[in-house]
Amino acid sequence: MSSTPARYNFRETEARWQKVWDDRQTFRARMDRTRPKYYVLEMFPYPSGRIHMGHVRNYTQGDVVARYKRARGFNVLHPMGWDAFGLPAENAAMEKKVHPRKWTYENIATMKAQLKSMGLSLDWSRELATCDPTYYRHQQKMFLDFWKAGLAYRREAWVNWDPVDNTVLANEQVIEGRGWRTGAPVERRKLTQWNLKITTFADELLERLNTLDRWPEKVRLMQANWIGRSRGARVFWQLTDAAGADRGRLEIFTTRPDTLYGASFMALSAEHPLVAELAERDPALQHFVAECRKTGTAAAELETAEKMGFRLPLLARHPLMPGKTVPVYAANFVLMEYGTGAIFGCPGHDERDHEFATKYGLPIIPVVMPRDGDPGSFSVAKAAFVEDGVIINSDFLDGLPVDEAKAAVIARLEEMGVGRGTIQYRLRDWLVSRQRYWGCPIPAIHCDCCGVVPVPENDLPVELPEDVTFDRPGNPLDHHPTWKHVACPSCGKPGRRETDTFDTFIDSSWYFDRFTSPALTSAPFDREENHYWMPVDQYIGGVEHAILHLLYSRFWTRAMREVQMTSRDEPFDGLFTQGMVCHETYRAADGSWLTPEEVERTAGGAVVRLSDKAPVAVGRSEKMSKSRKNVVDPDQIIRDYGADTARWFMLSDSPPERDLEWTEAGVTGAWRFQQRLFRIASTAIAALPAVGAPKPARLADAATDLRRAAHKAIAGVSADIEAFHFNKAVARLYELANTIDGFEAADDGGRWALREALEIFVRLAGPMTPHLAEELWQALGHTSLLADAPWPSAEDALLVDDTVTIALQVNGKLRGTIQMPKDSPKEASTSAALAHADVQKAMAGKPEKRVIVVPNRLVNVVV
RNA sequence: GCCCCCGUGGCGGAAUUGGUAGACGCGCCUGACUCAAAAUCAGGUUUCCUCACGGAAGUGUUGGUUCGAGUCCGACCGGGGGCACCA
Repeated sequence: MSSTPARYNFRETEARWQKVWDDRQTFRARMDRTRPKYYVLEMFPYPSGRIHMGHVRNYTQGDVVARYKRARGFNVLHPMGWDAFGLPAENAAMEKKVHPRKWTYENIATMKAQLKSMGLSLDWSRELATCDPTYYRHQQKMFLDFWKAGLAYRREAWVNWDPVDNTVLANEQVIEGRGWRTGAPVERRKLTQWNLKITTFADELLERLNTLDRWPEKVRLMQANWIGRSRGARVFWQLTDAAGADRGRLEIFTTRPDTLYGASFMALSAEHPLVAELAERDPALQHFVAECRKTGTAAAELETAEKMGFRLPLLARHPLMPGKTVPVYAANFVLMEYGTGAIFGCPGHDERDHEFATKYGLPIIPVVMPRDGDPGSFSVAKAAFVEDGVIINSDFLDGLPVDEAKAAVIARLEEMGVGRGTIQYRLRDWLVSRQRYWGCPIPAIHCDCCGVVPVPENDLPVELPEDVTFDRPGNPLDHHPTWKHVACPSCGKPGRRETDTFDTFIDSSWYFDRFTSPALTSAPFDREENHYWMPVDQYIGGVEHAILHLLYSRFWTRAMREVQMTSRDEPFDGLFTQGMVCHETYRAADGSWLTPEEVERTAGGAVVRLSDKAPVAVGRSEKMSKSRKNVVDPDQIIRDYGADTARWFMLSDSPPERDLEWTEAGVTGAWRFQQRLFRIASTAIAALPAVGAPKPARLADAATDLRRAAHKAIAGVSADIEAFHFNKAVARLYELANTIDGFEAADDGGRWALREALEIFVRLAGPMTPHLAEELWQALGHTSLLADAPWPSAEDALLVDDTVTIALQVNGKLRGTIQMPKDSPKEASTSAALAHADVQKAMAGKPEKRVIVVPNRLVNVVV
């Protein structure tokens, strides 16, 4: 007989178990009030065509949690769907002449098959696609409710226009002055657009971050910075013209009211209404405003852009200094979108104001001085002093520290009726109009008589027309011959449909709620089911959504609360952001990128092109991307090595939150372990006692040691999974496998302990390599599914050792170790340490000054 | 510029939160099996000195706190991320 057991046939095995789980509807979630629920969700994918390694990592992590929680007795909801609206579908329509719907659904079919081959414990019965009218009709209804509640409004404003995608973008979608998808510098355009009032919740969104203790600190910090709360004051300045005639009052915002006495000019945004008014009769000012607009918002331009001002024919009266006036400018560095679009300039204590004042020869008056500064020599002529200090040259504020001065001056301003303390947020309302076809239609109708009218609820959903063309730039909905023509629901006269569609981030702002009752037609979700399943207990996805998707979802949940759809505040109880999947990059001599399949490593370690053996430059490991061609196709890995190998590799070595380096060696290592495991188990199984055989009365020491290792693994792996330390859980499984492999079952007790250890191993490995584990579970003689088996529980008595190793130190340096019974008295370990030869040698005859004993850990002798 | 995170063997990374640094894996070295290779198995693998026993140094650099520091504190160097004319 051959001593080599059959090789593990992962292809046949993985397909077989996937079918069993499918047929038995093992992962179908049903509401069950008798059990605690657990909602595991990974960020749903955009159906771009094929899944990539980032998906594999994300969904593997989620699946470990889902399968683990399931084994621990939770009623787990683990659904999957498709973020199916978006521009790539329209680009495909233009390039490949295929309808966005067809392209999208074909991609969904491909990617679904790929996900299924991973063996994920998903409830596919809840699958949804956001481009389905049965999904977006509820979104339109919610929008109408928000509109009614004053949370949605139209406003004309300067917006970010992406010239490549031909659409406006939200503030959050502009990164360093460029469109988040296209990378094209955004342009400024004045348009009337739909907005959602996220600013209503600015304070709550900020405050409640503190309660999200299962969110990464980093994400909370990013959101807090994005919301950007500043305390300050609004201050009113009376304006006069050169002749002294009253020209109304100017309101400015400042975070430094304590420096009011250092004011030397006022600056208004070029987009400020007052500037526009003055420009009507001033061609030079018109020219200046046009120049400012041209500078754009691109970060690179802003950095180099010089401060520019235009002296307006106005003077501003200082609210606290009778008789004092300062000149008023229009300036290119003042943002209309923040505060009131106007500031007072205090060059002594603001770097920008300093630069401006220096350029235009305005006075620079110091009003804050370092605590230990010398009033005689302190100067801000060269640079603004922006740190904390004491107030000078400021009347009643003199001598006060900055903090107290702020409070004092605000109190005075309020008393005089010329200002008030306020809180200002950086957060802007969410601009949701997009001039695109492949998105959810905004359910509104424009009427010349009635203005903008909501689509009646009975007429929902407003569906996208199928017959559209993509042969010219702009919005296909706008070009459609008939779609937009519709009677005004209010007066019956001819009206026009809104042809803008929603930002697709709306689609993803509530899909997790929809998963709780995906088939319901009368409402977005059933209250009871939603209340049972929500919030998401564990959400997993990329950190790139730290602000966008996660902030919008937090807003949407609050908006739903405002219209009494839910009483919840937060959608995601726990959040985990996984790292990216990276790979080395390869470049040929001509600079072109090569895929990992196009290169090979020679025996000497050099990397050459496969086709012609030409040398290849190996670049640093970067996120897998099509543009650098450093991608590895998950399908191919699953075909060559199996889903379990791909999953195991994704979980080993790299901490889940950090970037993972995909290497061929790592994959083959993971694959070898699958084979080894199969061999270890298959070899042992024949000699094992039957399933459920009683524990023999006596066990040899070796058997007890094996049991200890197995039960410690239970405790360790459980804790590791709970803490998202999958790499450590994998390491513990390796250790247990090594222990099991080295164990010789000498008697019945040994064979019993070996069965126990193998069963524990298989159950612990189940969430990570579910197919192999299921196969071995069956091979061990079980007739029910491992997927339905409970998590093993550790016997406490086996988690502690009878003897412990104690480190012996002399003056903090390790000189030896001894074995002691656990919990030995201090005196015993002290005398054992002092008697130790190496300790005595290191003490060199000197008497001990002090002995520090850490029970069960170490003894440190100080001489 | 401001804010945040991270620097541990050849590599990915462990280290019960102040108590034996380098678990586990990859790679490499030696040996077994083989005509040979692959696969597999056994052993070794931080560096330096030593035939060995053993010793010394060692967690980016540097200073400090402590009986004891990868872990805490200060300064610096390097890498990554977020925000950026937000008054």
